[in-house]
Amino acid sequence: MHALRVCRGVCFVKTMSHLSSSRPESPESAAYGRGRRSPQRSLIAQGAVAFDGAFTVDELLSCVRESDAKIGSATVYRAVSAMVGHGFLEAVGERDGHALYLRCTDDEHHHHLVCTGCGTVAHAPCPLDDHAIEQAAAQGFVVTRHEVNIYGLCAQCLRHGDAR
Amino acid sequence: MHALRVCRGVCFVKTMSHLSSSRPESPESAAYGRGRRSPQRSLIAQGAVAFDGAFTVDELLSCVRESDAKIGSATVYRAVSAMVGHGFLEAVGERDGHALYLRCTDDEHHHHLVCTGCGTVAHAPCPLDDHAIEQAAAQGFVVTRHEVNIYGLCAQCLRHGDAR
DNA sequence: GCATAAGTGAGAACCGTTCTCAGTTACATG
DNA sequence: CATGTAACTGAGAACGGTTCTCACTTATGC
Ligand SMILES: [Zn+2]
Ligand SMILES: [Zn+2]
Ligand SMILES: [Zn+2]
Ligand SMILES: [Zn+2]
Repeated sequence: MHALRVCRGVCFVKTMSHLSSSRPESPESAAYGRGRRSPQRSLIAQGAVAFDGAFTVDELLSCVRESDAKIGSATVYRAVSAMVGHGFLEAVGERDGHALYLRCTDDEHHHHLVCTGCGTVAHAPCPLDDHAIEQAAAQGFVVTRHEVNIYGLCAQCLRHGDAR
Repeated sequence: MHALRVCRGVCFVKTMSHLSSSRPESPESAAYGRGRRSPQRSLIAQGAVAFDGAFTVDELLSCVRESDAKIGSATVYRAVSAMVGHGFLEAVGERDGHALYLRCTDDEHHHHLVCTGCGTVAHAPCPLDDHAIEQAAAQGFVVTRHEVNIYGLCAQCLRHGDAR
């Protein structure tokens, strides 16, 4: 199980060298803002961008441990929290009790459709349009927060029958 | 804190007697289907309908313990799972790490806007219309599951400043 | 340099939820 | 009614993802 995800982890090394050779500037400033830079956080940020879809902290951890076997899980949890705080990562629901995160470079507000087979992600428009907000207001509510998590299977996982 | 929720718990006793006097038939058949009836599950089901909005397992537990002080938390967890399995209850997100449940008698598919101050609930239409499904299909996806949880503040909590 | 505050890693702690297990009980069946 | 059996209960242990603690290290500004 998790074959496809592990495969993406392996690709990570290739993606890393690709990044460091052709794009010397790391994504850390966007990831951590004015926070301090450490080798661990560099690896973690580069690992996050190497995933082309949603990932769990565990998956990111094993990904990063290919480069630094000694890195602690608490460090990854802290880095992920920091990156979510800086808007570099986004939480996109959970899978089997593990929170899912995602690097999405699209600035405008939208939601995500996550493939539960491989983590591939598609964009989905936000359902909370003016009409919905007005409808809530008509019932006396002010909307403060919303979660829209859609799960499905991508074309590839449908073909391979990796349904979960 | 939690004043309003505790208040709803106190009202539960009144609601219980009201139910048992004017409506002798309990909601158990809808709650547990063909499962066995026990005094504990009767209390739990009646407690669930006594809440007029979203509640956590903890809240339901203390509610039920007013009638049966010895009831175990595992019993309530099991009863809630059974009721969700029978469609009697619905999960509507979480608050502070506690899962929220809701008794909603409206049969057609929709979602809920939960007041984070007091648990009061408003209905919200499902955003996953034909267009959204088609849009997903155009990207090769088949949607299998979706969560739409909207949080806000009801008119009463807005007045009292119970924002969280 | 130096001070200081942030980051790290190991492991413990947390905490909502689930599991285990022995005892109890609802209920179908005859 | 008696009886068998499978569901239910309650206490407490276990689970597992995440957070915290603490001693240590290190990036960074002055
Ligand atoms: Zn897929
Ligand atoms: Zn939205
Ligand atoms: Zn309210
Ligand atoms: Zn829906």
